[in-house]
Amino acid sequence: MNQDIFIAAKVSSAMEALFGASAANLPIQIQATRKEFTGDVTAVLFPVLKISKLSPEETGKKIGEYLLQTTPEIESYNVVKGFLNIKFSEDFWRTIFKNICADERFGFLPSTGRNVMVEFSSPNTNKPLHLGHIRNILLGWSVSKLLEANGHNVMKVNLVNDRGIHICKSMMAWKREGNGITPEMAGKKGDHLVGDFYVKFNDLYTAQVKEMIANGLSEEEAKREAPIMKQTQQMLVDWEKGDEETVALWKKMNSWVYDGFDKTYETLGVSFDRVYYESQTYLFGKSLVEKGLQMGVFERREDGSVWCDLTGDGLDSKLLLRGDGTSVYMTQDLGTAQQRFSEYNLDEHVYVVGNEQNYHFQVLKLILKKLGFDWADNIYHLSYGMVELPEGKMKSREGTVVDADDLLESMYNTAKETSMELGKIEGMSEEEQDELFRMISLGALKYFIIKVDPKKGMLFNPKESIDFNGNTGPFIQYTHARIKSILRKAAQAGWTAHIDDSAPLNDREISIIKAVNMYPVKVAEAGKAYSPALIANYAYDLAKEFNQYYHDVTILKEENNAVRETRLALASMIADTLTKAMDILGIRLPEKM
RNA sequence: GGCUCUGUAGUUCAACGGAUAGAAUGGAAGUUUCCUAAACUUUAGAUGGCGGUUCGAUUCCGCCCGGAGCUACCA
Repeated sequence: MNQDIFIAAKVSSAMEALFGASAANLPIQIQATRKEFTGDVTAVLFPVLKISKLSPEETGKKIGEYLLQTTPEIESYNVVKGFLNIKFSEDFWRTIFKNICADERFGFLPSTGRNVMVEFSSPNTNKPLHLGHIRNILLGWSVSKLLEANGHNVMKVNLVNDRGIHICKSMMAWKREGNGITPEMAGKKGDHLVGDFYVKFNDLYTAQVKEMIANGLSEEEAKREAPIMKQTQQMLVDWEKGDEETVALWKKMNSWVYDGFDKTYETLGVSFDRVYYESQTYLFGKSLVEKGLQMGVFERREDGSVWCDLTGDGLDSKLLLRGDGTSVYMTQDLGTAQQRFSEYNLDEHVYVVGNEQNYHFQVLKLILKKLGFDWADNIYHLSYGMVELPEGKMKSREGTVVDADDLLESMYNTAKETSMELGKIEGMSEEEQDELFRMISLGALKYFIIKVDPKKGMLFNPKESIDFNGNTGPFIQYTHARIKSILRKAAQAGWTAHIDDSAPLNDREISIIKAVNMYPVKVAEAGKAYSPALIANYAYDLAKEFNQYYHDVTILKEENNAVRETRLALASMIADTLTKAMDILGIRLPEKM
């Protein structure tokens, strides 16, 4: 039983009994009581003054008195300004405490039966992943976990952009300058090798353009007519025709990239239920163009191109089929959406894509609606802000990107150095140490990224390495490790975690029970907002609360058996809740650190 | 120009329209005979500007100022 919901119902019936209000739609507002006042929950009285027709003080007193008389769980109340603060009895909290500990599935909401697909990562195959991709991947993963905790059936998918001019550029450069080199020969991850050739292509191209300009062409002409660009465009045409040699090279270089991506995904601890490839879906949606034309929502122009007029919706016209009959990205996305909704009987489809594509998704939904697909309303674009460096946006071409693998490695090294400095690894085997460094470095990175509201842009300063102290992942991991340490020692002494009715609960303990009891509400809230950041902030607050408690009281040295075992139960409950919350963020918590 | 997002301590982040705007970090000062000091305690420090709606606005609305992105027969 959640305290807010409980008291909302009580206040509601008090309103009914005292003021003859009808129970439905009463404007009852409940919030946690602020620390500086006495009480557990607070009813905001302003909204109900119209019904009570009394002053805030009078209204509060009447409701408070009524509740005190009729609700045994309530111990006292006070009214400050327009706020009715209510304090529950110790027994009320003890019962909640017991219920939480007895509930294995605490924090997992009941199944909704809804099928939700979450698409994230969706990389191009011409270069390695960078920090921007990491934000996408971590968000996608944690939102998936969050939606699962909200009771949905979640399917995680990745749509790999494996075809197009970008990969042809890498292929062209490799053909010209690669001398048959492979990732094994180069001793580097395949995605990095392919990325090197993408950069190489740009060097070659730029040099050609420069030369042509020197020979008297305009910049525009030079860019268009550069031989290497022409050859690369021809390569794409060859690929589409299925030219054997081109396809073989394409397959080879893509497979290198996939090997590289897989390693990064594995390090990050993410996986997908299904991977789609654009080479297999890029022709989707053409049939929808026919449908749109028949319905009269699309129009064919003289040159044969097909458009959807969105000017009536405040947007421009959108091209769906080129004059030569080939389709564009939007066409494919329309087809893919339709295909997925029908194949998996989806109730919802979440796309984790950067906010630079807000317009695209606006158009996508609009066109689907025009085509008569009501499920278009069940598409949710989880639009997140860009990761910026102090100098501004990351740009692959200018080399101002923070490479994902480099970052993970440097985080690992920092975790290692810090752990050794603090003397935390005594008695640990090599494997245990490696496991711990991975856990901590990933915990720091993931928390750093996920704690920020997804829709906001965020700043990453490579010069100031990601913190391990304060409001960080390792802080929460450390809190967990401390609790586990206590529990281990208790177990050695033969003590169990057990809530004893004779053990009094102090304010801090009640405050912790209160916080833990809010966890399911937070999960629901965060799910509704598609915001794992809310879970991150919650977990931090809870960990902080425990650290303060830990500082104030002793657990193992407590002589009263009932009190000690109750405190052990409290600590254990916090560890469990932190574990669940951090699992949503994809962060694992160590037993020791 | 149009559309979307955004502006909070020196810095990085919080705050269903609610009480005296919270943390962290950095600055200053402390805590270890005691369950892990990656912790804890004290301290100074912020809502870009002007209006509006409201009992109450960081939050909603309008205008101004400042950022970011989109507005391709690219993906």
